[in-house]
Amino acid sequence: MRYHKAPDETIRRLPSYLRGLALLLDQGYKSISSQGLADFIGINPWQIRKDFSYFGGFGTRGVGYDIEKLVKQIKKILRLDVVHKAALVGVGNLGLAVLAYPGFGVYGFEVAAAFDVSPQKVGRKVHNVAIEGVSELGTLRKRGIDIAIIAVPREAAQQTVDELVKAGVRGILNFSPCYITVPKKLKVITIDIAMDFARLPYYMPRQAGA
Amino acid sequence: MRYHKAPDETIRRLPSYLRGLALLLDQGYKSISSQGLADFIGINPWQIRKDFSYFGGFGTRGVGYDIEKLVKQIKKILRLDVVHKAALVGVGNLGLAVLAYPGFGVYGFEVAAAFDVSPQKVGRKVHNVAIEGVSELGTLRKRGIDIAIIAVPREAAQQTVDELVKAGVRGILNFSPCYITVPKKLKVITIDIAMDFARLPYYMPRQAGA
DNA sequence: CTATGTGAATTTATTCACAGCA
DNA sequence: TGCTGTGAATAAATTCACATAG
Repeated sequence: MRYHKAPDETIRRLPSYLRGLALLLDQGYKSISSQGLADFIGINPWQIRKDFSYFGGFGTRGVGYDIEKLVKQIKKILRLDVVHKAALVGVGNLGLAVLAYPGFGVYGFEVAAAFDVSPQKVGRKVHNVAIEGVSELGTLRKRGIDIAIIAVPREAAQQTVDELVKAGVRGILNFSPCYITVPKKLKVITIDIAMDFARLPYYMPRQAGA
Repeated sequence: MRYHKAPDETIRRLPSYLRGLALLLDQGYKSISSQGLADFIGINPWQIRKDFSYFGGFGTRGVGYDIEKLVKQIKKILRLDVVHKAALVGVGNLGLAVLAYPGFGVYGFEVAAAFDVSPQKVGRKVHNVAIEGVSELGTLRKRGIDIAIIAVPREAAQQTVDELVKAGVRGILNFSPCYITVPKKLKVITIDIAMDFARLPYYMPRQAGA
């Protein structure tokens, strides 16, 4: 089911709830109020309650939310209740950072394959993942990999995407700083770290603090 | 001046216009219509015109926009018309990727310093930047560095931020997957790559494409 | 008595439709 | 005639206030 009523902004916030709840669990909390979670992740409590209400509400009035149960519900909404296998394409500096990134586990992702064009890299093993040549991309479908992470130079991005589409991938996380075109029934999320950086000065105060 | 009327969403889009315009310049274009730019970056033309209108409008009716002039105007709005020096804290995998990232130049950023706690790393030079010990963070103010990029483990994030605040930094790009607290007059933008990843499955279609 | 869940009110952002200028 | 710039209309998201359940 695809909870059509929920605003995109709500969907955007759900992963941050998940992250906060995982941290709270680590700290030994079993349950939390919307106020407590709000303080913890820097947001308002009514926003949290409203977000949950789009899916029917997950809490107990007068008490709060059972964290473990809440995590399970949010994961189900985001379809993170099953492990998703992802392939990394492009094992440069950014690709290496992706392979080393410890934060994917919380969301049920597993980077199960890595690809690169460079013959020097192919065959090597990085963070327990063997690097394959891009000619092997066609094997993704039968390996059950339906998500790709693109960390190739901008010039190669669109071509890489085209090959991934042919390989049956349904979702792409694009780190290349460019707009790419895909068939309508495929979701692409582009992250350009420089672009977030670029709006920082606008919001910075004029004079230094303390 | 701080164009108070412009929506935050407009500010969020300006860097992507900048990116697209830089690419168009590379391709030899001198001017562009809102329709042309819209097609190029995957957005609607009226959104672009509306965004520019908050600042008075930058084009010529019946003709379009002079790209070079437009770039200059947007950079001024975002305060990217001066070079900003940034310091990287944490030279792990992600930090290395930041140092190697070629995309900052477009926006007028220069990663002018790098810091790490590891004695093995201090003293080495990576991508023309010498790695210093975190005890040197106090020198940032007099070196004219007012932006910091944090790529340290989550546990160290808040403490790092506190030191950066003392060092006079006014803006922080935080790659650590956690919420951090800062004095109100300091801007923090947090990027958690796993969080963007986490909403991908929600938007993915059920069956594989072609 | 506490903290959730939710309609209603408000604010914010997008889309439209066309007036205005080259 | 062509494309920008913008008020007005629509849509979306946030905030509020309180009824409701435990």
